[in-house]
Amino acid sequence: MTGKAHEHIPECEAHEEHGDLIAKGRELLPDTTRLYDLSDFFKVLGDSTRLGILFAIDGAPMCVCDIAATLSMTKSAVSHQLKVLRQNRLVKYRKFGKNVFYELSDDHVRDIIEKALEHIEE
Amino acid sequence: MTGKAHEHIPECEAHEEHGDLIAKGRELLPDTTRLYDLSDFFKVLGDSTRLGILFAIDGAPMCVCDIAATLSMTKSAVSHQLKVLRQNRLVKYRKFGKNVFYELSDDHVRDIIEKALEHIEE
DNA sequence: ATAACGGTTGAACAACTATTCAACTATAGG
DNA sequence: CCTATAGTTGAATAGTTGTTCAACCGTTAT
Repeated sequence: MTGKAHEHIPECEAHEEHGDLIAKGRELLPDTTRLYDLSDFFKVLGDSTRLGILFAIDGAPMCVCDIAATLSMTKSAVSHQLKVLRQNRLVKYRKFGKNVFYELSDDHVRDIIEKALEHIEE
Repeated sequence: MTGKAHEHIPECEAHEEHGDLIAKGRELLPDTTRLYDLSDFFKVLGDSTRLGILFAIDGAPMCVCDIAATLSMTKSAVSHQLKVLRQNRLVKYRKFGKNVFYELSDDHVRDIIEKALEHIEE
């Protein structure tokens, strides 16, 4: 978390001369599994359709049909993306008769999206 | 930001009966451009190599060669991903002689990644 | 100059991903 | 029972993306 400015010109040649820098960099890396989990999480959010779904159901639970209408997409396309969101625990659902209502499963996600939005708007 | 539980069973048929729900959902949607910007931002973070780079240079600026060594990847592969990070303003760089040193350009991003990590670890 | 190293780049290829289409399940109503 | 609607699913297709490979540029040192 330092991020301090650097002063002088290290050499790169052969890497033996500053293996400690590399060792330090490696320490900062999360273990492989966690790194993949993290990138998978961002991957799920990295699709405008899925984000659209999350925004749409933010106010109140919605059925697939209405989500599709809201986003002007086919039910099938929406259902496929809902599956991804389900598998990654970003939404939960309840059945009422013929309808399936989806809603956000977590406030955490809302926070992250909002922080990212702030970042986008500079 | 409400996310309240819902009580009764609305009908979906023809959508005219609850066009207001759809209208409401549409209001929550950011405009298309912003939605795409947001998903693009998450897309950049949705790759373990790029995340690895960000973690590696979190402590101190690093040259391409050392980032590559840290991640056990080729310079080329790293450079390609650095380009993506550059284009999306997630890193900035300075040249010193033959070396190019990359560092995080923004604390905002650190926060988002950290929040996401918390979320991952439940 | 020329060689060596750090870094970038474009093309090519493989792997992945999102939407469409058609078939299917399940629930509700006549 | 039969039909219509809500939703899911698998296969197919088109588009995107990440790594490799080879060639290239710039700087440093001999």
